[in-house]
Amino acid sequence: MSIRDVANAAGVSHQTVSRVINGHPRVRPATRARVEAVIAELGFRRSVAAHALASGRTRSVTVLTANTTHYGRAALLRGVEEAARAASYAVGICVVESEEPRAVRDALDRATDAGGGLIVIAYDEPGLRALEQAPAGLPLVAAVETPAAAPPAASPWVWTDDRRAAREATEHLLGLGHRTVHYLAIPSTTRSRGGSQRAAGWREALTRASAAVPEPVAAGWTPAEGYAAGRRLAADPGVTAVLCGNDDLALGLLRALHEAGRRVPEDVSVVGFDDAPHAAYLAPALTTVRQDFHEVGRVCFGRLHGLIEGGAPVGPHALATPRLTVRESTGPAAPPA
Amino acid sequence: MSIRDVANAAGVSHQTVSRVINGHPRVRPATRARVEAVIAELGFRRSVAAHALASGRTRSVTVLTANTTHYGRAALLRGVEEAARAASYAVGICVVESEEPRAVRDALDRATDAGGGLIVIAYDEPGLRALEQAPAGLPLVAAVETPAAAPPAASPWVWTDDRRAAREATEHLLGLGHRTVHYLAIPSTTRSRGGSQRAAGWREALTRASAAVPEPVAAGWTPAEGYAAGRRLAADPGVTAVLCGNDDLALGLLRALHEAGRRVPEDVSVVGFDDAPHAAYLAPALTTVRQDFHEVGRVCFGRLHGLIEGGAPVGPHALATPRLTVRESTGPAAPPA
DNA sequence: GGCCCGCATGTGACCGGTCACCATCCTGGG
DNA sequence: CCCAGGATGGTGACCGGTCACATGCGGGCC
Repeated sequence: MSIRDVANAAGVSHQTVSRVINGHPRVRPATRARVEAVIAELGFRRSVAAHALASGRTRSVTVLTANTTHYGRAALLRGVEEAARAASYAVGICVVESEEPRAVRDALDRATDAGGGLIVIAYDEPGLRALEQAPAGLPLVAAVETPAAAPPAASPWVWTDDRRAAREATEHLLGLGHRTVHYLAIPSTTRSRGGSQRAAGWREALTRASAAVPEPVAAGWTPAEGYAAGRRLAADPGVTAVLCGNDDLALGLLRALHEAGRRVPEDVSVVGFDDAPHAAYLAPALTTVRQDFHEVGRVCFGRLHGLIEGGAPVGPHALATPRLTVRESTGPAAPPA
Repeated sequence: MSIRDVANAAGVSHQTVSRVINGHPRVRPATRARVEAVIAELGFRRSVAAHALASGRTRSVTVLTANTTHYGRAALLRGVEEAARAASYAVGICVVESEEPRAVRDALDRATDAGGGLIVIAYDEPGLRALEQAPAGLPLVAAVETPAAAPPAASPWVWTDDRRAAREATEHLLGLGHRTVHYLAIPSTTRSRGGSQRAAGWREALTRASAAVPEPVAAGWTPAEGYAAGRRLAADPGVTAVLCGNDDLALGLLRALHEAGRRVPEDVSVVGFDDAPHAAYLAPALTTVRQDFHEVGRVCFGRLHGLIEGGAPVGPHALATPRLTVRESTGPAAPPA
C-alpha cells in the first residue's frame, strides 16, 4: 500500500497523492477530494520510514535522561509527550545509564540515530555530560538546573529559578526562628562548584541572614537514600530545620526523624522540593516548593518544535519561579530551653 | 555519509559494506577489517530510516499506555527500556488519552506507524481497549491483569498473579482478627465483571472465611483520589481493616485516617499494593504486596523480541506470585469493647 | 587437465516516499 | 489573435539501505 497504489485507484499521479497528503495548495478541490476518498477507502497511511528517508525529517523527538521514574523527570517526560502528541510528533526515550564516557556516547549515538530532535534532561551528571558532548548541529533543547550566571545567548536551555525558590524556602525557615537550616542534598552536577543551584540558594539565604552554614548532607534522589542520610541529621539534637533537595528525600528524612522520636514540626521543621504527588498526603503534610515539571516538558518540546520547523534559533528560557507551599511540616523553632 | 562512501574509501562494493555491518559470515577477515577500519575512521552510522525502509524491520518497540508516571507503569516502562537497550532496540512511548474510540484508534495508529513491536499496558480501560482493537498481525505483547480464566493459548499476555496475592493479603488481615476487610479500589476494566482481579482475590478470601463482603469503595490511582474516597472509610467506625488497590491509594487513606483521628494500626489496619518506593518510608511503614513491575517489563520485551526476531508465537505467561511484605500498618484487631 | 563447487564479492533493482523540473491548460492583456 | 504566466498535474531521479542473483576465482576430484 503505497502512494502509487492510491494514485492508480484515484487516476492521478503519485506526486498528486503526495501533494494531497502534505496539504500542498496547488491541487484542485475536486482532485483533492477524490484522492482523499481513495485514501480513506484503502486505509492508506504513509510510511514513516520512507518519509524520513526521503525528506530527512522525522517528526519525532527523543528524550535523553538518566531516569524515567523519579517524579520530576517523569513529569517532565509527560509534558513532552503531551505537547508532542498535540503536534503529531512521535516520542522516544533514551536512558543514559551512567556518566562514564562510554555510556554517554552510546546514549548519544542511540538518540542521534533516531533522527529527530533531542531533549536532554540535564539535572544530573549523566544528563549534563550528554548535553556537553552532544554533536553540534543536532536540534536540541535541554532542561537544566538554574544557571549560575547568565547563560550564553545561544544555549537552548530551559529552567525554573529554583535557586531563588530554595532561598525563599530557607528564609521561610529562618523567619520561623530557626538558628540555621541544614540541607539534605540531591546529587549535584560537578560543573556547578559547591553543589546544585538549590544548594546555592540555600547557602545564599543563610549567608544573608548571617546564620551558620552547616555542611550539606549528601544523599541521592530516593526515599531510601533520604532515610540513610537523614539518620545522621535525626541523631543531631542541634538540627531543628532541614531543607531537602526533593520530596522523596524529605520522605526518607521524615521517617528517620520519626524513628528517632523527633516530632515534626514541633522538634524539627522539614521542607521538601518539587511538590510530588505524595507530598500533600504525608502526615505531617509536607511544606514544599511547587515545581511545574509538566510545564517545563511542554516548553522544551515547544521550543524544539520551533527550532525544527521554523529554524528559529533557541536561546535560554527561564520559567516562573516555583513558589513555596506551606503545609504542616514546618513550624516555629522551639524556644531555647 | 552512506555505505557507498564507505565502500569507495575501502575499495569494495557497497554490498560488502552492508555485509560487514550486518555481521554476514561470508566476508574474508582481511576485507572485514579494512571495511571496519574505514567505518571507524569516517564515523559511519547506518541510517535507521533507510534500514527500516529497505528491510521492513525497525529494531524498535513502542510502549502504549494510559499513563507514564504512576508507579507500576513507570517501573514497567523502565524494565522495557533496560531490556530494549540491551538488545539495541529503540523505545518509543505512545499514550492513550482516554477510552474513547477515537483516542484509542489514534493511539493505535501512532503506535503502528512507528513500525516496530508493540507493548500494551492494559491495566486500565484505555489500555485494554487498545489491546482489543490492535490490528491482527502486529507483533504485540501485553501486560494485563491476572486473567479471570485460563487465557487462550495464543494470547500474548504477561501478568503476575495478583488475584492470589490479594487473597493472601486479605487472609493476613482476617488472620489478625478483623471481622471483615474493606477494599479501596483502583479502577477496574469493564471486561472483568465485578472489578479487577485484585478485587476478585479480596472477595474470594472474604467468602472462603464466611466474612461479610462490603461494597468496594471506588477510587482512582492517585493519593488525592485515595484520600477523597478514603474519608468515607475513615468516617465509618465499623471499618478496621482496608486493602488498597495500590500504595498511592493507601497513602491517601492513611492521611484520611490520620485526619479522622484513627490510629494505624491500632484502630485500623491498612494494606497497600505494589510496594512503591515510598511504601517502606511512611509512618507507619506500609504493609503491602510487592510487585516486580520491572521484571514484567523485561519479560514483555523479551517475549516481543523473540516474536519479532524468532517468529516464535507468544502465549500467555504468568510471573511468580507477588508476596506480601508485612510492615507496620497492619496489626491485630482491637478486642471488642 | 577439465570440471564442479563453494567462497567472496559485485551488480542492479527495489522499498515508498520527496524533490526538481517539465508539460498542459486556461485566462487575460496588448 | 497571440503570447505571458499562473494553476494543475506528471515524470524520473534520488534518499540509503537490503535483496536476489551474477560473477570470478581457487581447490578438490576424477
